[in-house]
Amino acid sequence: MDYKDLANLIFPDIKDYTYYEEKYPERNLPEGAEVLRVAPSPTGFIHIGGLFQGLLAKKIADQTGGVFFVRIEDTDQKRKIDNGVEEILNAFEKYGLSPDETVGRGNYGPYIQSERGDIYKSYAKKLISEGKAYPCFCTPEELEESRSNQEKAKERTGYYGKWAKCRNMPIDMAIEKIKNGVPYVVRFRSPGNPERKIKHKDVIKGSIDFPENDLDIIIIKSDGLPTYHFAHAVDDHLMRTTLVTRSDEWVSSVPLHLQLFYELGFKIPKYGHTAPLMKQDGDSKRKLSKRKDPEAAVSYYTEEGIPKESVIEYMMNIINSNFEMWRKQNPDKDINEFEVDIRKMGVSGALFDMVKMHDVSKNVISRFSAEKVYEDAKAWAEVYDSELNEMLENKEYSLRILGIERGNQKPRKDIAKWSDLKDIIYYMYPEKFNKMDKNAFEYQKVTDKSEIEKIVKLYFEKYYNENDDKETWFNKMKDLAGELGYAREVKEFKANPDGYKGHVGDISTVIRVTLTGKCNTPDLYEIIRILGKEEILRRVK
RNA sequence: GGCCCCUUGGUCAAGUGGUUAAGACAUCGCCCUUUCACGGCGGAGACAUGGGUUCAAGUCCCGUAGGGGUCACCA
Repeated sequence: MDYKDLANLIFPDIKDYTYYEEKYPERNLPEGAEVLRVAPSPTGFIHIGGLFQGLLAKKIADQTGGVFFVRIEDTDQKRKIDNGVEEILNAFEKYGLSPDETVGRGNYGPYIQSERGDIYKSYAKKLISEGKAYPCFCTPEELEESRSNQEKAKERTGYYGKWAKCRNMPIDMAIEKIKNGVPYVVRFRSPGNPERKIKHKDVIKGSIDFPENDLDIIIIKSDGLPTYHFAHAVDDHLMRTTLVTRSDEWVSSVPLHLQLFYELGFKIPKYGHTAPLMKQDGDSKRKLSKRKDPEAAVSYYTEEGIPKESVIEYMMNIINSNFEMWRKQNPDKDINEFEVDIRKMGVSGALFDMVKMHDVSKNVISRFSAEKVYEDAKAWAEVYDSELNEMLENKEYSLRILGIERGNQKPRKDIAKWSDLKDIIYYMYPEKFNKMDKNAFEYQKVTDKSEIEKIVKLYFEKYYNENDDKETWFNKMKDLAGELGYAREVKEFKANPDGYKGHVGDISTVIRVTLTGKCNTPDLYEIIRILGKEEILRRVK
């Protein structure tokens, strides 16, 4: 009895690995092209970090003329949920990160790990027949016991060396146990020695030194599915990944992965480990947590109504901080024209800054056309805000509102997310204005009730004319100010503050607040035009 | 605890031995302005710490402190 017999017993009727090597040949790509992937798990929770990884991978693939694909890692059957795969794929599509290959398209599939069982078995069989892997019959209880013994003896924990009980089990005994139906897993027989150091060059982190791996990790679980480590090696080899980008929680497994690739006879890909997205928590930072932080979920941005363009734009800032400069110089260029340099990525975790996200979003939205603002806000409101949705029912009218001070050199930057919009445009809708509490209006400087009445009355009796152009309109505002003892120009007032009751700005604020209930609004002239004479007069009654 | 990594203003960050140590967000002041934004100008604010190496250290080396990651039949 030898390793071959053992391999055949464990994996009968499994194709030889050479079959897969031929089926998934090296990709025929131009020099310098990189093949990248993102490999999420369908747990029902889509982490913002997954999107971040996707953006990075797609950018590098696109700009090198390579391939970006999405592989579903669902070997943990316990955490898997029903629509998980669709949700992930939809999220990538929605954010413009459409993969070149994934479930349903591409020649290197299947792209779902649970459908690749035979492939993993084929390579596991290869390892067993070469004596590089072996069945392990240890029970969880035995492993636990071994672990506590290690702790007592102050030795490194794990399945290695003398602690690896099944590592040197005679083949005949193993065969016997299997034939008797004793449950087992398949372990990798690590040739490593931690006394030896290896030097690894990470594309993002630079040189890292670690001891060689000597852990006999499980490669095939008792349910027959591979563990992450083994699936990673087999899949990224067969899918011909050239650059493995992933979150840096994986760096500590690099020695293992390198060893696995080597022992399997695979060409080793490049690795780039990205710093995780962090969150300020009291005095310290920690990883964005899906349990504690709502903003860790992609769905949060959808619900808040932060446009997908804003999220992508913000994440580009984190990927390469010089993106910001580039954007300033090229406000209208497509994001694809920006060249990402993976080596410039930060090596330590960046705080995910919602304030900055909002700022980025304000800029992004300020570049949208009124039509685009309308469409996006409407789509959001249909799902999340029925009142806003109702307000936006009248498209033509809404478009006029959203078009105020938009499209010019210095567009307004007041909307960060669609959930802000209702408050910003509320007063423009007559039936909503009616609901506002007039007594709660804050008039800033001029607060005397009779003075306010006097200003409003005089304005509408003597000056207001709906056909005035903007210049005439504003000149009349100055006339009004003058007539009531306010300075016609702010400068005049500042030069002689005691000579006037106030200035034209104070007057126009009174009109503004009376008509809108707010002192911070866009251009008053535009507002008056849009509201129309009838509505305006109704409001001052 | 072992192993690995990291540390420049409140935050994100330029920086590859010689810089008055960029820029952005936030903050403050001024200007522009009929309000609020926008925009412009300016202010305050940083190389964790101790030793070395060097003519010269944010940058290289060592120690210390702090932070993060990882040590599963989860990925």
